[in-house]
Amino acid sequence: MRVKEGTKEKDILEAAIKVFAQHSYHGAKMSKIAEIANVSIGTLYLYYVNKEDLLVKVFENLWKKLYVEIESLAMREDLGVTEKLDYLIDLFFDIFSNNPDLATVFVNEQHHVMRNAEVDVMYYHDFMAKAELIILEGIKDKKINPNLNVKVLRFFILGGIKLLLDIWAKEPKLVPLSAIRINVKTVIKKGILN
Amino acid sequence: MRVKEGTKEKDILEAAIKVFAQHSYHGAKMSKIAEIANVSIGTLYLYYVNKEDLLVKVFENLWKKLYVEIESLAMREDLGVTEKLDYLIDLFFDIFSNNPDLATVFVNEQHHVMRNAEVDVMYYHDFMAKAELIILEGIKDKKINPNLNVKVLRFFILGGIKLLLDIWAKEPKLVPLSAIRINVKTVIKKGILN
DNA sequence: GTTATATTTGAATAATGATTCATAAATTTT
DNA sequence: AAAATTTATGAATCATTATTCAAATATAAC
Repeated sequence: MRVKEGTKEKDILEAAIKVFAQHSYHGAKMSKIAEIANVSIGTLYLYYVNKEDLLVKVFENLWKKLYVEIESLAMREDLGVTEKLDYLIDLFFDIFSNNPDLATVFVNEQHHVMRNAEVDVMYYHDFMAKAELIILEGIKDKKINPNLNVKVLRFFILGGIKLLLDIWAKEPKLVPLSAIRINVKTVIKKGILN
Repeated sequence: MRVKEGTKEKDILEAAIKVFAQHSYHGAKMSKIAEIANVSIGTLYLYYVNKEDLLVKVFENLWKKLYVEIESLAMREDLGVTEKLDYLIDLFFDIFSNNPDLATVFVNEQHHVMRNAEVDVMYYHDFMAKAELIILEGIKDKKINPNLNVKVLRFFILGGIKLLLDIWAKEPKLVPLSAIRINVKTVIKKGILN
């Protein structure tokens, strides 16, 4: 039996990320994605049911990766809350550090996915729940200011990181990601830790 | 001479904000905006050159208002940096507090405007410049940690506030804006002030 | 109340681009 | 090497909506 050439599915998704990043979801043409992926338009539809599906798959992969990482992080008993927060921030910077296009899509298209897709935002919610747990643990251990609202905190941090990733992805040379990372850690630790 | 009925231009823009918020820019139909504004489709084009123009006008109004406010804030010599930061945060929360739809549009469509519009993002840049000045003033006065990068800081804070506004606008009852505001102030002040 | 002018209407137009599917090409089986 | 099966192609289809503009309506001027 003939076997589909191994890399087409991946090629298409990578092309989609590139085109979504450059033109945003609605400006992205399926013909352009096909061109970048070096396949015909019809082939896109052999691997993905439609344009929306392409975007959804990008987010599914991403949140799943993030969730797997945070899960093993949350479990580690050798780390204190301070270290866990540290690694949590690293998680985001690491996953995007060699893929600015992915960062752009992540920042600018999530609201589209959340609005329209019926599908798996499961990992997203699971990730958020774990993040909350880490913060709650910190409050219980009296390491984090207990007057801070956990939900507010997690969204504030995520929002700050997202916008910084977006700025960085547009012009990676302007401010190096390493500088951003250090500043973020400083503000967060001084801001929320006792 | 017949005079255009006074409120149509405003009615249309308010309807646009509502529809952009609910369906996002690309999902927003001109026919729906016309319906909400109680005018015909043709009338939209008497007051605005096209759909994009509607979105651009929303942002022009908004950033202009914000700029005017921050300008007079920056000038005040009776306030220290701590108070200025305080009022700066209030600025955002006040302007959106009775208009969640505007908050949604602000958060989710800015990247579309920045990407496509040739027009006045002038006030946006001016606003940012003023915000930077306030932070720099704080560093000079030894009130703000001088190791923090000014650009990183301003984007982090803006990003955090934006995501919180978005969450709040989706479900205003979930976390009251007043709680969000207090938490944000706490984190920022403890995080960046000496 | 008739004419002139400004404003409003919404059906018709026109452009765009996602998706389909009949056909072709590649690979495997016999 | 012919048949069978799977994978790939891209021109043609189809649906969607922003935008236009000839006609209608409202107001003002006389």
